[in-house]
Amino acid sequence: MTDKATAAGELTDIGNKRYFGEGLLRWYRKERRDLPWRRSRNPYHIWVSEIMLQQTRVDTVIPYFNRFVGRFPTLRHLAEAPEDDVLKHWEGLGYYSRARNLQAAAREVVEHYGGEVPRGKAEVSGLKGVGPYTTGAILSIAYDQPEPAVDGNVMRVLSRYFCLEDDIARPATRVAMESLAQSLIPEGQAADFNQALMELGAMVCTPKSPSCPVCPVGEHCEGRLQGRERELPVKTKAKKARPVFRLAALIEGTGAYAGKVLVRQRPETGLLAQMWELPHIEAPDEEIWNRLDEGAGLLEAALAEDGVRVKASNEVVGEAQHIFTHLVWKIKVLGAAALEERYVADRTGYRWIGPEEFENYAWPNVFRKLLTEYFLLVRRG
DNA sequence: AATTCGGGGCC
DNA sequence: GGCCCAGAATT
Repeated sequence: MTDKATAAGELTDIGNKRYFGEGLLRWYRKERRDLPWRRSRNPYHIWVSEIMLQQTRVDTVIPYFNRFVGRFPTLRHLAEAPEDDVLKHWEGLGYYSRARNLQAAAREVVEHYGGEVPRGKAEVSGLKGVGPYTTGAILSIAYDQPEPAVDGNVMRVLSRYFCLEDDIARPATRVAMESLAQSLIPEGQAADFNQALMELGAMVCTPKSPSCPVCPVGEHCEGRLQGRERELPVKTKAKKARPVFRLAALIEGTGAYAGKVLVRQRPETGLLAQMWELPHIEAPDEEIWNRLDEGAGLLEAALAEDGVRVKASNEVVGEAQHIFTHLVWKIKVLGAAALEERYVADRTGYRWIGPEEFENYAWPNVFRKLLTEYFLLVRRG
């Protein structure tokens, strides 16, 4: 190995590769965390865990995983469950298309593979929500096939160990890393090796301050030897989230609907797909968002388009902010009254709900918070 | 190759 | 505030 950074595709140092795999495996077998999805080789459990773990930390996933496999113990249970039930078990976990795709894929497996997670690479990678990483993870962890499973942890570890300066934000880099990672898998030990690589990234070779002194492969880590572990991996920065200004309506029921609020379900696809929310609009810009009389008028007009006739006030009864990866919702909630209360779910996706129905629906955090506050307030009078 | 998809934990 | 996380789908 030269003292120059190497490109991921050009590594031929076989001796160093063997040292890496064996050292890592020894360490992993001693230090591996006891995680719920590591207690069996149930391919369905492995699969569910891998979907949940996409862009999501282990500590966050654990309670969701336990609840999910408790409620949907087998792939068939998941396939046959109501979609809203699946989404409810995903509430708060984020990236909700994962839940939708997971169930769709479970149904595919029942339909085409007799209810058993297939063993073929083409079959697995063809399932909805299963990309290159998850394909490798399922095949290696559940079936011990020598497929790479390259995630953010793995790219960080390999970038440092081999001192690679490839930008890990580029798809081409991931492809190169997959070849490298596959060449590192010790014969017959794909399951443990792939998990070891990720475990090292999560526990030792962490993003900010890696624990090189206790690293099982630190002696031959090129990045560390060159004192460059903190500069690696190279990654182009993400763009900043753009603000979006929104006006929501808190429409309180009266008479037979007293104590209830009018809510609606979001579309099947896209942002927060199929989740429930307060009816709201995007303000044309920040100025209009601040002019509440004008905002109330726009809100009324938009709801009227859905056949929902309300009178919106210019009184802000709640305010919230919701941060996504690529945008920030700034929400003002205006008080509103229904002019006609016979809105039904079947026709427009709108529905009156009270505190007793609240928990039967799946909410994005921001609306869960707003509605919880409201129902508490009402209960106190 | 870029953008769209959540939410939380850490600095 | 920014950064990262056991990424995938869409354009």
